[in-house]
Amino acid sequence: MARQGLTRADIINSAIEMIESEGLHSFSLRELASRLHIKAASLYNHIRSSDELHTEIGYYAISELSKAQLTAIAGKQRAEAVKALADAYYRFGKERPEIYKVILSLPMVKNDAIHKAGFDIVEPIMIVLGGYKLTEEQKKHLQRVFRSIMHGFISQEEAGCFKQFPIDVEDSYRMAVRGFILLLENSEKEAKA
Amino acid sequence: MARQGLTRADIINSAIEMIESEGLHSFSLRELASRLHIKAASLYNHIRSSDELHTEIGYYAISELSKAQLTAIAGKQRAEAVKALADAYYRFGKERPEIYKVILSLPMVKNDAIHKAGFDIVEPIMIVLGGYKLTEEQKKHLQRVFRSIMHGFISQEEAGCFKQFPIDVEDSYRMAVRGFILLLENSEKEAKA
DNA sequence: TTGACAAACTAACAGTGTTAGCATTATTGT
DNA sequence: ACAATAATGCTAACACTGTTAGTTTGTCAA
Repeated sequence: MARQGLTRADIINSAIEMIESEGLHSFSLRELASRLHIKAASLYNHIRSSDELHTEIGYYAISELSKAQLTAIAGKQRAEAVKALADAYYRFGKERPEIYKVILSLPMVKNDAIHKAGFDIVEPIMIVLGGYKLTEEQKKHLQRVFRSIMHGFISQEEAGCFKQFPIDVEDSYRMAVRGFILLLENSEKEAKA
Repeated sequence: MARQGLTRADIINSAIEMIESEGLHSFSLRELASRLHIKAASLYNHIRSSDELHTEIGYYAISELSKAQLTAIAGKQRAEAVKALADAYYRFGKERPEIYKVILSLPMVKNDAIHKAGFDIVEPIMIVLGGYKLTEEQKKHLQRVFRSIMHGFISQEEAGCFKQFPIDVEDSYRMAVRGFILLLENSEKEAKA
């Protein structure tokens, strides 16, 4: 029964909805198929494998995150912009944890993934760093540092690794961002010297 | 045939070996059982579930990491100690990536896990922070920041997320650590005021 | 209208964790 | 030393997972 006008995009969208509502760990092709009123095997007319679908969802997630960041930093400069960038990142991780997890598990090993998603990941940060007087090399390093801080913080909080002490998590978060801003300013001085 | 003196510890050790050599993703109870010359179902005489085994391995990994850190910081102070701590962390993640992944996937949601592993995770960092003149509250926040930086950096490098630019990864790493040290010194000044 | 392609189907395979029920071995108490 | 008990193994099975092959069916173009 070649019936529904079921497109590849429909399948990806449906998978995203499912992951967001039911959680990434309990996602399966058979349930996805069932939700689309289809048998699991039929999915293979639209996708090559589970991994490919997974990767596609990862691209979606990254572009969503990137968009949120670009919106957040619009019209802002330097420390203001850094904070806005970090906030957008933090909120995304908190509000859409299951989708965020998909980004993490996206294996960037293939050159494919790096080229397709790499730019979106890096772009907003590089724009913000553009407001600081830094060498290109410094910017590339600092972008890695920023992403490490943000990703590390979000995933540890998500995993429950901050529950040893009953102190405010957002306070810790603000301290982390302040640390990065300090590093930025310090790097600027070094660039001059 | 109740034959081998097969203990729970043997099973865990065997699982750890397997994960380190074959990788976490290709680990299965049936292969583990086969390596122990046992059927998969027999494993359930020693462990309650796959999850429980997983958690147990997580505890092992955390204690290993903690030991490495304690050794590394012995006799060192302040910035020296921070660098040694970070280096031990970084090396562990790089040299034993599969075991490190187990830590990440350890869900700390249960109070059980927090109490059993939480102390080991936090202890070495708190010792190092003890060399700085900080309030207890500051230390607790800064410990979170440190772990975020380290974890974020390691897992992004491991996932291949740093391949956009062909610049040295260890240079970025050193910059991240320098950033944390800056934050420490800055926090000290704030504590005085 | 017919031919071709796309999209669905069924059936099956190999793999996963897990449980139930049974057999054997080892340990322990008398 | 012997019987009772607990521990440790087994087989068979269940309910899942992703995935492939081969077949049918609907749709659109020549």
